[in-house]
Amino acid sequence: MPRPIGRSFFGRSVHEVAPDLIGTTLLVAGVGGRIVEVEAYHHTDPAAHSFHGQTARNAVMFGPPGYVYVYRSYGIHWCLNFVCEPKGSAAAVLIRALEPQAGLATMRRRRGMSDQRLLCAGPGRTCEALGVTALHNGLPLDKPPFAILARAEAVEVITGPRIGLTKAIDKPWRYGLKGSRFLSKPFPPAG
DNA sequence: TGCCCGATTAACT
DNA sequence: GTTAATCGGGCAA
Repeated sequence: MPRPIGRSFFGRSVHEVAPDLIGTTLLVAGVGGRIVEVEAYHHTDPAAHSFHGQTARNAVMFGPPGYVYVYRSYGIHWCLNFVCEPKGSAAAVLIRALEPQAGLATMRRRRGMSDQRLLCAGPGRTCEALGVTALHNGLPLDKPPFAILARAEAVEVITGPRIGLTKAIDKPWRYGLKGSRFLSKPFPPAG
């Protein structure tokens, strides 16, 4: 059986945690799957919510690592982040896509569609499939309803530019599972 | 106080 | 390729 990941896993550089999360399994109340795509954000990064300082919305990002930061995107969707680095770094990893594995029927019902490839192919889609909302903001990752299980085998991680940004678009801080068909978008060819 | 814009998605043309 | 849906933060006035 895979080993549960503890909160201490997240108390490192966000650029170490992000690739290490690829291939781990994320469950919310038993529903979820293998993480295949994430992005890294840090308070020194102009594209990060924490760049302009602490507010009521992003307060969790300024707290200790290993907690969940949920925010509303474009006034419609929810996006799920894991807080990383020692308290005060205001760094986080955005969960962008999963390979659905557990609770498929529940995810299909929540998403209102059946195509397994599209159930969790994007940050908003992942939150809808897992039932993540603002109610989960600030919860610890190592206690129910959340659970993260270590990889069962080695994976090959690829990097590329982040999606949907207008600032710091040159930073290759998007991480993905090589060859996965569950990515929100393909990674650009190397080179 | 008001205006602009965004770590998105789905349904158009 | 384009656009609507729709909310909170940053910034100007």
